[in-house]
Amino acid sequence: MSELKITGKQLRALGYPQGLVVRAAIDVVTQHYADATAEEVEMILTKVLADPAAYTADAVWVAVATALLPEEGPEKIALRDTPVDYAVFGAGFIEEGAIKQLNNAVRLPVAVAGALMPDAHQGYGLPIGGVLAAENAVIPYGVGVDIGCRMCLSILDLPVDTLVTKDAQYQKALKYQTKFGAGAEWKRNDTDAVLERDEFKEIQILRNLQQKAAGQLGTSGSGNHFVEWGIVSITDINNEWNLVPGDYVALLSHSGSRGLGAQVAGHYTRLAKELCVLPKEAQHLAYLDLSTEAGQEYWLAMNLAGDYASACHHLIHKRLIAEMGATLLARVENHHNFAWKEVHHGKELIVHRKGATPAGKGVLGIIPGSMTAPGFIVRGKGESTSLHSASHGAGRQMSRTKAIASITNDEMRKMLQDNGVTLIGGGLDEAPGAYKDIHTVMAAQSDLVEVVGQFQPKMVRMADGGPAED
DNA sequence: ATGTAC
Repeated sequence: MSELKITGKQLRALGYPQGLVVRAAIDVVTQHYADATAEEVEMILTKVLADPAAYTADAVWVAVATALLPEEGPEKIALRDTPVDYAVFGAGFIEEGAIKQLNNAVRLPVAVAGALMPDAHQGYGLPIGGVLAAENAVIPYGVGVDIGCRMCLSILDLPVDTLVTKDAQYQKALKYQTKFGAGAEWKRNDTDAVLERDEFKEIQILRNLQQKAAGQLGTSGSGNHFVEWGIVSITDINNEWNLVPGDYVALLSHSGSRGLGAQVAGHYTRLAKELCVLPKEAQHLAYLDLSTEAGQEYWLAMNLAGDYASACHHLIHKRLIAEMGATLLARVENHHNFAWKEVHHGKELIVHRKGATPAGKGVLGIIPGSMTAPGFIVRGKGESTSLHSASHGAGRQMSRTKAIASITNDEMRKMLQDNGVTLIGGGLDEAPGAYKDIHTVMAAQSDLVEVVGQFQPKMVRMADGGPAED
């Protein structure tokens, strides 16, 4: 990307106040003044600051001008006194903070319905494990930072005993056909139709991101993302693929839209906060009206990031499956950080699932456990009180910092050994003990999903917490 | 979650 034309310090030297306007101005300059000289940039910034009212109808400068005119800017939007009632699954073990966050969310004027999943924990804006249906509005932080973060499972024709007899080959595939770490990019030239999409040309924020997206195609990132080999046990004789119930080698991946989605999320969250001023306790739930240009843009960019996340998984699976010389028997895939247009209560609504698995009737999904606990292939029951949703995993019971402070390396090693799991990379913050018991979580959502099969991890690859690996 | 952009 082009170098930064303007810094916060320079903006303050020009007389810009502190706050959201600084970031908005940096965004505009980066996106629209890439070829301008420093003098030209300084001149336009000075003009906008001197007379922001003259720029509130300017497509490029509207966010900056609006932020400079607090009195003329959008009025503070009040939360409703009467919240929408919502269902909580697993109420006995969900932390207070998550419930408080959803209590705020269902008081938004655009809120129509909500639900809290049994893996819920406190997040930013909407809790992780939170579901919120809104009318004609989308909340960038209701989707989350990692837009389109998803699970993808491939069931293969390889004999299960090869996980032992060809252990080295499986491990080698994980090491050389995946790429982990913040900012990690491949030096190879894989491509995908998603990189040719018109949105990369038509939406300003995306223009500078196409190249980054191309480099990061087929990478996994960091945090709780993983790629793992394991054994799928199909238990449902009426499974969708006519697979004989029993054990199969399978590949499971968890990752999202990388830098592309992160930049989109950051940009539209800032824009939403400027256009939709809410009381402090709900400020991160700022929403974009889907009838506006900003709302439409976010919707398109979010969908592009979702398709990109899917393409990343497909490339990872294609490479690993080819390396093992396997044939694909079945695949399950689902987003769990996203917003969908769905009809509930006879009305088209925007359903935000931030760490929640779509579970409409007959809809398949994957709910992972931990690196040692099983994950589940599930089929939605279409329960209306959960807004056709289920948990997206076991959910954390310890923050990253708490896990690092209270779990020892020896404990984690023993846990992996006892469960016959090989870990490549990874850290204490992702230790199995940092997560809730998946069986408790599954029991709390038996009305939401039925189990088609389960997945037991055997070889797990994660980021090791350090810089990007080669 | 993200190459950490005041």
